[in-house]
Amino acid sequence: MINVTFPDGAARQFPEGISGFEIAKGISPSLAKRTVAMALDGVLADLADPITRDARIEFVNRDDPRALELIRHDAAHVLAEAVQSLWPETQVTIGPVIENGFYYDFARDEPFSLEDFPAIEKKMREIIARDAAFTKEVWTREQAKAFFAAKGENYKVELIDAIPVGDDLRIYRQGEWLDLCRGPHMTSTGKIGNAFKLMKVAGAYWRGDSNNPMLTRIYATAFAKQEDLDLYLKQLEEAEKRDHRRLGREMDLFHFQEEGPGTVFWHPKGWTLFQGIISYMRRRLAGDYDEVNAPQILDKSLWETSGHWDWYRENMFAAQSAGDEAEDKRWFVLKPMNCPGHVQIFKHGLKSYRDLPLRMAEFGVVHRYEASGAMHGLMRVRGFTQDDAHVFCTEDQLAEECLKINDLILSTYSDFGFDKIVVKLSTRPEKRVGSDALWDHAEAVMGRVLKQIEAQSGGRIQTAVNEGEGAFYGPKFEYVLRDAIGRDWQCGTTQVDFNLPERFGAFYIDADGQKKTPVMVHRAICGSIERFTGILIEHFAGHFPLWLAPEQVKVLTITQDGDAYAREVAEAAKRAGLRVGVDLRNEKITYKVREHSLAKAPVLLVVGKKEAAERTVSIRRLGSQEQRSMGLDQALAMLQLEALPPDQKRLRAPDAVADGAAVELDGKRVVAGQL
RNA sequence: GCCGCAGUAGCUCAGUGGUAGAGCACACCAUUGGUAAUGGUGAGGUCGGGAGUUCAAUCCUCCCCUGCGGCACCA
Repeated sequence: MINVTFPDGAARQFPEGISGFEIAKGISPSLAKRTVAMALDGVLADLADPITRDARIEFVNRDDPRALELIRHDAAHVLAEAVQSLWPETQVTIGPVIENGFYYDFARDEPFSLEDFPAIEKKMREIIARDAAFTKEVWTREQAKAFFAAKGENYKVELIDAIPVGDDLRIYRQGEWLDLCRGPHMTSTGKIGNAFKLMKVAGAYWRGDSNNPMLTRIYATAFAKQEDLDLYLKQLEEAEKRDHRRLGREMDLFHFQEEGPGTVFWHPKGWTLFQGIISYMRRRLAGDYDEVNAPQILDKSLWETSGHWDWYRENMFAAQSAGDEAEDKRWFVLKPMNCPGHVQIFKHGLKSYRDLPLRMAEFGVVHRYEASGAMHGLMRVRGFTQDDAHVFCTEDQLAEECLKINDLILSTYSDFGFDKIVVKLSTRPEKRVGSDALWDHAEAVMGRVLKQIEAQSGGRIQTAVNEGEGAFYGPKFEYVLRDAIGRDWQCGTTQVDFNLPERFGAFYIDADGQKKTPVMVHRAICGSIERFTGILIEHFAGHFPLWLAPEQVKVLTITQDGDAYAREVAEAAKRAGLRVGVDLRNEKITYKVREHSLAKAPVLLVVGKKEAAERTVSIRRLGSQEQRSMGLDQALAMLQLEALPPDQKRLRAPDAVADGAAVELDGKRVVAGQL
């Protein structure tokens, strides 16, 4: 007999091997009917599984959050059956649950297209309506291999070969169809319900390896209820409205064109935003870092020395004199990184241990030849600006420098409105330079730093370790921030480099008069400013806090009678340091309000006869219908204060805690994600 | 780079084997209005580029470029 404990704390004895289904049925037939799976000591299992030990049991129904994964997983099986029944020559491979849905990879000469979706969905509904039970069988390796080999399912055979010897091979049947699967599953296909949708087709390499054949992947999603599915689809639409490429066009921030694949044409407003970010970073560096600027193109030999020519040649641009008769036909490399240049600056003149730590920053423009399929708006470009810096220090200073960088990164993110941060330590990759002893040492230091980061944050910062994900030249921290709609972006990075100082022969004179190789730390906070701008656009949905908004104030006239006063207001706003535009066009005020609201102007100052007579302005904030009348000087003083970047606000009111996540709207503080 | 899809006016999109259309934006005219679209007129396109099929190609075929969705990559 075994002891089974129920969620209410009651315990009962049952014969060993009794199934969850039998227990549920014993309690009530309706419980058995609505239960799709069980959890034993918190672990999901098939309801039909025999229970062979004392356990805490929970009956999971469709509405249980844990059932969502089962619904999706079961739907993946049904998708595979549907596809194979429509196109029997198709081989099935894998079909995992992913965030927000699931996919299934198929091998077929002709890839699926969106036109196939209605037929597949129809077939899936048929299979679900049949409501065949999911039943589990355990097969031997030979039996399974023979079965799938006979069906021509070569990928499944490969999968079986990859399963560790000794593990059970589980087969799940759903009526006529079956699949190799780890499980668990719900009791029958009918439990999936009809709140599912095929989303898109895509190519994907078998086992994620680009040397392998490409399969055709069908992405889909499923929910317990239709309302949930509808909500999800709605969220996708909302996310699309934030797309920085769309907002970049609508807000006239930047554009791309064919002649410059992966390179940005920044328009005045976009460049103002971009430069606003750089100005902020410059202020944050002042005092601690020296800003430098290294050449854009340097002789190929320097990149051979740095190792880039060997490691990344495929991804670099090179330039040469265009003149056929030029006396110098050397190849110059368009810099893909700033570090070799910075090492040259470090090496210029003897350095003493007293000069360390030496922190060298550059807003350097780098070019990398990204694969054509990799480009994506501002997020992945071929020419971009890094907020890059290199810290030259001693071994002893390494931990402290990492922590100092950490403080700078976290406070910067907070100023930009990001508060959910994950810090990941990436350790030695297979392909690397430097002795194991060096790696041991650096990883130990960084491991300690990581623990301290977590401890310092009081639980706000999550940490993780990515084994084997380090750069070839050293371990690194990666800073991942979460935006207003829950997407994660890796931006900042702190990387220890064992390679470069030695390759270039950089050294300093230590206290004992001996030459020593400095430790070099690469670090970036925003990473690519282009990409960071894109992230900010999407995070704020174009609805920037005042300090970032390219045009902060727009003065609108009601009739031409207000023109003179409007110009006066704009002049005064400009003197107050605000970025201001005037709209004197002969258009109705409703027209102007609509247009500038769509363009996401944060503050509209409407002026007419009344305002001109009283020296006031009528203020309308983006996202609000309300208007507030205020004296001109008072209004400008208020806006001037609000427009102060967070770092300068701190200087003015040292006690005030910066809260970059909040945006002021009509005097109310609003979290960016709720805009 | 790989798989699939797409490219028509500044933007969003319709369309046809007989060299093109709408709305918005733009220009001009009238209108001078109190917080999300005033009316009229006009201008604007070698239909991504090249080659082929055809009497005739924006439309069909092939190649290339660029973009989009994924995959792979991301120093």
